[in-house]
Amino acid sequence: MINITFPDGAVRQYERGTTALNIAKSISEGLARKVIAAGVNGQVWDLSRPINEDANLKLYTWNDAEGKTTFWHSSAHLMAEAVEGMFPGVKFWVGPPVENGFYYDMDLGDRKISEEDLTAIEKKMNELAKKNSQYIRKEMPKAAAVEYFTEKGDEYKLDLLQQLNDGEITFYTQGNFTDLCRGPHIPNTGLIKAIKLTNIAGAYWKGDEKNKQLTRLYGVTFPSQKELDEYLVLLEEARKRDHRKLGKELGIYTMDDDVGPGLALWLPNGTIIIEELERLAKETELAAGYKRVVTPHIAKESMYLTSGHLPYYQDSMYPPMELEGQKYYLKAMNCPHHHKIFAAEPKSYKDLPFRLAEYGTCYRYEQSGELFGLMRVRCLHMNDAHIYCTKEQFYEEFKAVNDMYIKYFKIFGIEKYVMRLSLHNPEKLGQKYVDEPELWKETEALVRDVLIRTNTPFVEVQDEAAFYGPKIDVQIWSTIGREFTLATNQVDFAQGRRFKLEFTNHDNKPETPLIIHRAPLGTHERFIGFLLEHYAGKFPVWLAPVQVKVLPISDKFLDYGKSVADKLKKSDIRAEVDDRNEKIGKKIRDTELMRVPYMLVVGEKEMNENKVAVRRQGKGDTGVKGVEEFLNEIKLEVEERRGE
RNA sequence: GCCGUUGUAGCUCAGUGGUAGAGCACUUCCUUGGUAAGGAAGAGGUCAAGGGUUCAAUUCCCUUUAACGGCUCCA
Repeated sequence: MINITFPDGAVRQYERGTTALNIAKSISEGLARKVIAAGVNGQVWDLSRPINEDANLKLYTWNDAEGKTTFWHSSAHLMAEAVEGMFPGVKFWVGPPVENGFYYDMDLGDRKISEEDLTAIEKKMNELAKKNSQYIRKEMPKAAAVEYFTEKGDEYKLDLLQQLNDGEITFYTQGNFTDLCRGPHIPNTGLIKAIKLTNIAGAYWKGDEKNKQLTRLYGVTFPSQKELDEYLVLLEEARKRDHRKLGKELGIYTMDDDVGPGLALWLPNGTIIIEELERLAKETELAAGYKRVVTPHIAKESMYLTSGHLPYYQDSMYPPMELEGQKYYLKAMNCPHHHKIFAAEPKSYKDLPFRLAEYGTCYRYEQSGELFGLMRVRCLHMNDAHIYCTKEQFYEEFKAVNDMYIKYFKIFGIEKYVMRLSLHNPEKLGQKYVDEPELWKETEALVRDVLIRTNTPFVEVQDEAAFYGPKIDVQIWSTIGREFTLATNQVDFAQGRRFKLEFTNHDNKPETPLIIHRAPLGTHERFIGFLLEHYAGKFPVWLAPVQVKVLPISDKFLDYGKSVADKLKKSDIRAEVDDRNEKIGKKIRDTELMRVPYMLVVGEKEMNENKVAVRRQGKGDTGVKGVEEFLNEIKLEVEERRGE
């Protein structure tokens, strides 16, 4: 007998060689029907795998992340079985679960899978699922595995096998499909009740753009049709709050073929949001001791050679303009310009920390396929600043920047983000990163120290640093699930020396400052794109392009409505009057759809009493108020930059 | 940049080898209506651009361009 310990600490005895499925059955039939995979001593196992020793056991269902990934990974195998049936000779690479579903990369040779084929594959998968085939695990000696795939002529699986050691190789078979796979899998295909193949895409083999492009098939499956339906509704909801859709509907920005790809034109409504954000940044930065500067949009090649940017980023800069034998580049970053401002006048340690801020306009020639609404553009306005400080000042300065982030995130109610400590990769010193192994270690430790001492939750990732130093990126997700860096806080130990930036220290000796690059509000483009989705277009009053819409019941009250709006406008409230010849219901509907926070309905009663009937967007009629009273309330709401 | 899909009115989208349609928006008129769509009439399109096949191309083919779904990339 062996002892099985459950998550609640209970211990029960079972026959040696029992399985997680048997254990589940011993608890209840209902559980046995729902269970998908098992956690055995922290590893995810097949339910049918014999347990031969004492173990900690956790049973996973669809509601657990481990359950879902197992379910989806098994679904990828099912999809592969269907594809192999329809496209004999297809070769498979890998088929992992992802955040919402799974994919499988495959080499179809000269054949192509079309959208219509997806429906046929779905149908086939449904047929195969109904056969209720078991997923059978089999341990394989490496030689036998190599022989199997050599015979099959599958160079992809042979490539995978190369990295595996004898004794850790397993095959899984369900129905007519056998795959090299470490598992685990669900017990049988019958659990997969609802299938949706979502899209076809190209993907480079091993993620390297120099390699051949494979066909990637994405899909998602569920244990019931109901869950699939709910998922599709959720997707539809997400599409509705896509910033590209809302940006158009709310008149925030537009793109034009004659202007060029990735070059957003800010419409009046979007410009109001830009100006509110800049006002916030300006207030915050002045209070934090920053000095504001303004720099040109272009600079000579020599500056980017000095900074070191050119060799790293030439391909993603707009090509240079040549004038009188000089090359000028559109700036892709503001730092070199700021460094020149630092260098313009001699500095003493008494001038440090020296903080320069600018909403800088940058141009980056992002590859055409990378452009994405406002989130990835070619002209961007960055909430940039550079802080020049001594090593001793670094902790306080870096921490202050971090605090500024948190302050901003609170204002906007941003909660779903990940702070990512992005480190260098020692193997790429001299290529992707400046070759200063010691300085890398030192500054990485400095940054990590700030995060730890401030109890900031973060994840560490290798090979994501800037070329001049480590950084903290704030990662967020667009409504359709794509990940972006919203804000960034970077250390730079390289450019100071390259630009020969110096200050005179206490001992009257020249010393190079450390530089912090920071952009807590990212760029206007990405930040507003994010906010559109974050608020689903319902901006808080202080950011709303139109804060108040006055809706006269009929033309007879138009003059009164205008007088109310004028009064609000005199107090810097963005108010408009709906003077169209429409019924009140229509005016309300249109104003609601434009997400105007406050609607003031005015008719006979209101006019006679100098009042307004206040309607809050999304909340309906909230009663009648004096004009003064409403004005005072909304002024306060704007001033405090109140959220909900 | 690569693989795939798409491009028809300001917007959302039908449609066709014989030079185009709906709803909303817009203009005018009627209506003056109290909390999510009042009615009528009208105007609006080189069917992304260029080339080819054809008696005839918005429709079929090719190229370009842009957007979209991914991959790669992101100072």
